Amino acid sequence: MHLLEKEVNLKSAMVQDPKPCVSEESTDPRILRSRRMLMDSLAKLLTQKEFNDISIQEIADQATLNRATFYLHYPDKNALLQAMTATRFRELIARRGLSFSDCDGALHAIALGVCDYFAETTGCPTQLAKMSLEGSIIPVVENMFREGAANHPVTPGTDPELLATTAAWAIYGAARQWYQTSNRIPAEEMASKIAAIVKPLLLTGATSVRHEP
Amino acid sequence: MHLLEKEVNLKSAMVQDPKPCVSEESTDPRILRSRRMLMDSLAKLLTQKEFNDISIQEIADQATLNRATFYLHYPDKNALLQAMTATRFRELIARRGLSFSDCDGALHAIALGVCDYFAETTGCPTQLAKMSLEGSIIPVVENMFREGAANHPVTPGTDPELLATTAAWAIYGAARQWYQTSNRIPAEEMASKIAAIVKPLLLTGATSVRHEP
DNA sequence: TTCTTGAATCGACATTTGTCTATTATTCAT
DNA sequence: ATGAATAATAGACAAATGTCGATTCAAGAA
Repeated sequence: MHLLEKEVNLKSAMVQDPKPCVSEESTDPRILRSRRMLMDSLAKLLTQKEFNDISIQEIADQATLNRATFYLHYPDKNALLQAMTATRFRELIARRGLSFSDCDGALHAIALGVCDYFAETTGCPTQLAKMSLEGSIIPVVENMFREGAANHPVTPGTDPELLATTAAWAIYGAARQWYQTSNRIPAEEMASKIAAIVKPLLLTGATSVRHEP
Repeated sequence: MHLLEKEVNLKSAMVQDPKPCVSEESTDPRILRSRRMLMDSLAKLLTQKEFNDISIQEIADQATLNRATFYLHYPDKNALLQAMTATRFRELIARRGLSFSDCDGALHAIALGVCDYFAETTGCPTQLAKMSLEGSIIPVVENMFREGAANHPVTPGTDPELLATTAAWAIYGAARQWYQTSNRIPAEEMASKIAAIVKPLLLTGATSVRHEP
């Protein structure tokens, strides 16, 4: 879009990369502050109206930042939502000191964490649960399983990477489904059900399951 | 938004519900044709440029439809993408006559179907795999498991619904992960790995796994 | 302190979006 | 074949989006 003769010198003449402030990791207090404020802004607005009815101008206003500043950090509204979700979920995990180290009960704890995240997210009706946040949450869960696999003795015949991916998606899907139903059973109880269902996944290697030819 | 005073004109008295053409199921050939053309349009454009660089005007033009007609059928570009994905995936499943009836080998066949869908989607680089299409694909897979559970003898202690959800998400996540890696192993081989990993999930009831207190 | 870097602001812009109000053309049932 | 119902079109609109160049301001290093 906006193709008014770009005449894009495809970065041709060895243009030094302009390198905007978009470096993912940064310690510059200005950047940290701006991003934090944008995320908080969105979180607050989400308690008042639906995601689609929130404009970037509103987010910027609420954050007392210029609208252009928004684009300095996120390409669009959805990217901010993703970032916010990832941050908040990571904070929840950190708050509980979760990892796969303790190994038993860890599965339950992780499942509970995901369930609780959905529940905590409330404040906003249910909208967020339907909103493709896997990209923000699943990688975090996946990582915990990866680390857990590293600590574990040795992985038998199966790919621990694939195991982590599969388990993470399974847990996320189950928790999301749970959160979307009305008359939910308690999170604790759900976490137990999820753990019970997912556990055999992680034992795959041990029992050496095989498949048809 | 667009709150400019409605000032509903005369004829207002007892306005019959406008009831747009948005009824999900429809046999009206005009509706079917419009939707089909919009989906084909998007599919074609996706082979040429990225999703974000495609405007609704372009989609409408390519479909030789008016832009307003687009909004008669889908609230936004993303909804069309979802619909397109769901349709194409369903067609793939139907083409192969997949269901859970044969019960053994079904798991493998389903996993292969999802892998192949991702692969088939190519034409477009890899963009679509990253794009939160779970909403279009997972429910279809979930349904197959649901039906499979119905045919199955009886479900022991575990919730078949939850099992279907979990298995569907696990398969989708694994297939997506596979498709995003470079130097992919063949789809057949991947489907086998997925089936092997997910199978223990479906046997949960039989082996009566239990969890900590 | 001063200097340099680059983040944040401001104003402006071409485009795109989503929504309206007619009006025309198709479909389907009678 | 006729008419009622409704999908598709056309044009117009306010609002929102994404991008720019120029300027101001704050952080970190000398």
